[in-house]
Amino acid sequence: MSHNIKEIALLAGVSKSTASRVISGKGYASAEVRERVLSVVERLQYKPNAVARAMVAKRTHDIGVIVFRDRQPIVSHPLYGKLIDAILMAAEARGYSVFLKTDQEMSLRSTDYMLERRVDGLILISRLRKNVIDYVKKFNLPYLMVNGSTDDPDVIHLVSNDEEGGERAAAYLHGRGHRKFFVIAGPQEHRSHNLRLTGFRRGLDRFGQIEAAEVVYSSESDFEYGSRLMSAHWEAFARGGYTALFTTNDMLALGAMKVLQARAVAVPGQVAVMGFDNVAYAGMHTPSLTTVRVDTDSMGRDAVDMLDRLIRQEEDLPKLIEYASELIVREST
Amino acid sequence: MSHNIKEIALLAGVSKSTASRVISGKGYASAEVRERVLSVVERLQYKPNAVARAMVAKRTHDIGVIVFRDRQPIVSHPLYGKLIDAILMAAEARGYSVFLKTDQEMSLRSTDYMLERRVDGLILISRLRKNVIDYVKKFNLPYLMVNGSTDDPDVIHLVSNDEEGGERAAAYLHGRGHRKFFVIAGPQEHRSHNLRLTGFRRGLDRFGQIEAAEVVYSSESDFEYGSRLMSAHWEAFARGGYTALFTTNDMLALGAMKVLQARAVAVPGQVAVMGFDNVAYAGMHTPSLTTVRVDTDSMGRDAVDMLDRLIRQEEDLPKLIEYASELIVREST
DNA sequence: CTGTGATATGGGATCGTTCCCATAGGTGAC
DNA sequence: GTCACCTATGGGAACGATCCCATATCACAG
Repeated sequence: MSHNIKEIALLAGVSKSTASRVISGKGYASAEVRERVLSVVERLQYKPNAVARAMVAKRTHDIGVIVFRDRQPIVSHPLYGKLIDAILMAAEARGYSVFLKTDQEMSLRSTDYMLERRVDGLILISRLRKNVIDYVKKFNLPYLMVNGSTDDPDVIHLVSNDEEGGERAAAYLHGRGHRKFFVIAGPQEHRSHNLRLTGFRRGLDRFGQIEAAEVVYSSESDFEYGSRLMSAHWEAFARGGYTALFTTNDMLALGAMKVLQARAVAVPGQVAVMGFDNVAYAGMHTPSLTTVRVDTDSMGRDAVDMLDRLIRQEEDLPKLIEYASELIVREST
Repeated sequence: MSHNIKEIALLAGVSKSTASRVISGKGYASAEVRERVLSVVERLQYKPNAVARAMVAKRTHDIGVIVFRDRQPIVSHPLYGKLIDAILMAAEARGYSVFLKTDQEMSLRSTDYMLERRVDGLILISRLRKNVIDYVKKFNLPYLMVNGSTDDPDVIHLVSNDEEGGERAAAYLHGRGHRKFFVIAGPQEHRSHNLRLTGFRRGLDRFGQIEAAEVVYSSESDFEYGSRLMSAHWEAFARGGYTALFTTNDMLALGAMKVLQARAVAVPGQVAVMGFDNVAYAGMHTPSLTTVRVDTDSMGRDAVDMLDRLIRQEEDLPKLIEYASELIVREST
């Protein structure tokens, strides 16, 4: 079926040591021998077996990416999809391949899987309980967290500055003259949603407007629930004289807007709407959505970069990288 | 660092053959020995080395997925992202892991990569030239194509019935009373875009309306180009009295709609808009987009299923699987 | 003419598994 | 009592590479 280095060596009339030296490009080999070996390689279309290489090198050049949420389509997730893309491209650039798994935070199945595959390192994405980290720590495996929450000071983690972003959103809307805010907040056990709300409130507080926000909570943070919550609280919303709607992510905003448009509420005419994340679709919607950008490109790139340095045993890596939030003003406000 | 089976065997007081038999679960082992081995496994948190296993089994349980387009974010692609998700979930269910690469159709880099990794099989997605297939054929590696085009009868391929879908779109719009159609068509070297347009025309022809469609062509098929083409042909569009816009995919439709809405053209009031693919955003847009569904879930599932059967050397597999198109009527028409 | 160091090559151990084969005890049939 | 067969275990080759070490030739210095 597939050739091996012994065959190549035989046909080139050299030992497999010599063939190996030519093919891997390290060690001595005379020009004549080199040429002979390479011509056999070319003729037989020999592809060195990466599995065997990984075996002896004790290095797979693979990294594992685990996204902790219920096992679901993950690539299509509007935010994590962007992040995964960034990780994929950065990994490719550094010579790593990626194993992608989704897992529930209580399960350690995918972690075990990554350990068996002997990945060189692990990127853990999204909320996860302490049990996962404790588990990973037991194995001598480089890892870091992206967009998760932990109070463990040992853990390297990369996060967006959600609190600052929430505050910035409040300041912006207040600056546009809004004084009554309706807020749809995603699950509060989720670090991002929690901090965005906290930040938003703190922003209002700064203007003495802490009373001005009415908050409703959603157990999920997708389009569907955005619509559902807006519908459920429609009466209160319509009576309350709110001029601005803030949600803790874009998909909630988009879902809520769908309801507003169905009820003929003009956006931004009657109500300004603002989300968070800057998912791709936010800019395509009509009206396009004002939001706070999460820099998934940098997060993905840096995650791979940091992990690579961790794998190469570099010292003195920062424990925490935080990404500044950036306001993206569009048509919806 | 990480334990191996020899250590386990030593601590359990058995040979590594016996340890192997217990751990892999095949072959004889007395209850007493089994328990002793497993308790050591548990205590040391031993994880069998999948690399070594793959080495001896000559089976990696990996499949390679190559998407042929310019190296770009691929996961975020509205259609391919869905397809990849489906593949990922089906692969997981069948015990395969996935290596994901994007590549240009002329390059064979990622194919070589997959060969070196000794993947068990290959899924090739999107348009690709004959050189890729000829290359893959040379190696004794199971493979199939999804959503690509080929006249090679040997190649197993899974495609959506784009021509039928285009025809169905025409019939539907004609049935709604439309008689003047503006069409934005994506790149015609792309099988899907080409067949959708062909089908649409044939549909109109069936009603003697072949003259009723004005077609403009786009070199790209994303939101950006949808907007760009609509703007560029605005004069012609506004003067032409078109009552329906058909595009060969959803993103083009969404982009074009953005321009229509900016110019205060009521959708569907003045102009009905129809796309193709049924991407996630299509249902979220206001107005939500009427479209033709491409069943990426089934395609992804079947692709992995077929590849698995190919890998297991099953005989008499169908060479072609075609997915019926389904009209999804929403607000935009 | 001996010593040193660079160039060039091959032999064989090694990585961590699986699996074939040898061995051996126990049991039941004839 | 011998044969067959099942259960149970261990020894060692094999998978396909890398790499350490030994060996050999050659050039050049002293």
